[in-house]
Amino acid sequence: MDTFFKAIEPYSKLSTEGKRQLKSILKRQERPKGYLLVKHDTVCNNIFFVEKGLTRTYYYKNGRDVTDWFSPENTFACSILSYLSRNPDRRGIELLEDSCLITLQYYEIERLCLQHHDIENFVRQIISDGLIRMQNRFDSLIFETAEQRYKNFNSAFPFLHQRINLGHIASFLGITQETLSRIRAAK
Amino acid sequence: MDTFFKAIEPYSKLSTEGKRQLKSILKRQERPKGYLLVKHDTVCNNIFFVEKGLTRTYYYKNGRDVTDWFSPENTFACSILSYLSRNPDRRGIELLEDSCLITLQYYEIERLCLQHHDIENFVRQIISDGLIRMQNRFDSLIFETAEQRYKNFNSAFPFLHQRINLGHIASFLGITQETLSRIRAAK
DNA sequence: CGCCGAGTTGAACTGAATCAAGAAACGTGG
DNA sequence: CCACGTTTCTTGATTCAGTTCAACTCGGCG
Repeated sequence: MDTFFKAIEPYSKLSTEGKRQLKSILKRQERPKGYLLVKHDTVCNNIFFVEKGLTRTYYYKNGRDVTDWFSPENTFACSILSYLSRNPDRRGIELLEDSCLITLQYYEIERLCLQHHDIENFVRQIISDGLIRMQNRFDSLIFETAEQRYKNFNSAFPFLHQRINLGHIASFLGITQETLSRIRAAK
Repeated sequence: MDTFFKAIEPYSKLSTEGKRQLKSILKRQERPKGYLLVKHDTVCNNIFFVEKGLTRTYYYKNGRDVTDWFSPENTFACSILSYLSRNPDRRGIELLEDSCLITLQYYEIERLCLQHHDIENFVRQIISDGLIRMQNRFDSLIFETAEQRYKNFNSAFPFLHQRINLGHIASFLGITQETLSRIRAAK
């Protein structure tokens, strides 16, 4: 649990009571590689903090498996559109490695938000941060070439490319595996 | 002001006191067509509610003017990345028509959030909604063709295309003006 | 030793951008 | 109300980045 509380520290200074309350709703689970955390086209009721391991968020586009996001240790995984809108989303989440996860459940979080102003603030900060990331990601899609995005990906997550196969990275970048292979070869 | 409070009603039921507090920080302004609401590469300190008129959020990409978003009556305009992150962003906002705007100032909003739990909750809902929109927009960029996006744009904002010239709409859709002209001609 | 998944390389194809005119719409002043 | 210039929109020809399809290489591993 410590890694979790350390990871969220930057967002908001929770009171001791707030921390205690938050801690009380956390659940931890260990799951093997290949485990399906969230099934596509269902409502995502949890935010997952990855304590150890690696998740892949993906969807199907024209019958093909496309990667939407990777979440390695110390980051969050969630089908955020579904989580917030309470509607099913096409995104599913699977484990690329044996992983250890901490789960935050939607209704528990909402309950705590109503009861504790400092938790409401904390969650607002998390959502704001999510919006900032989303906008940055949108911008990277618009302003950067696939090559730049590949570099950014490598500097944001050094060594991660060694744990993920090329096809998944390519679809995450929005290009074909062949094109990524050529980008790599070109330098 | 009434249109504003009507527009925000779906987000959260503010208390009478919350409404009063919120009302106290609102500012209204009328500005002519062409007026620059937010200068590019500066920090955006306000969220604007468009009571009347039309704004265009834009940026420069490889020396070209590209439209990021339009905000007609009863919607919000903001350089949200800058507003939330407190950093300058490339986006500027201008008026495409004479407009009447209601301004929500960052520091005032933050102050009210700290003081009133129900306003904090309201703002969280607004941000959550923004994240949902952002994700949907991201998805439309990935899953839809320019033609579908043009149709969606027209059904989301009927008649708006009559108030905006083709080049602005095309760059908003992520294609050239020539291509949009051909899409139109094809049906 | 041969199979299998992952990655690379090659050649043809394609959708959209670019470049370049031309047509239509608009508005301002005479 | 018309003439003229400017802006906006359309149409055509060419080019190019990236996809598609297909074959090939490489490194495990039963």
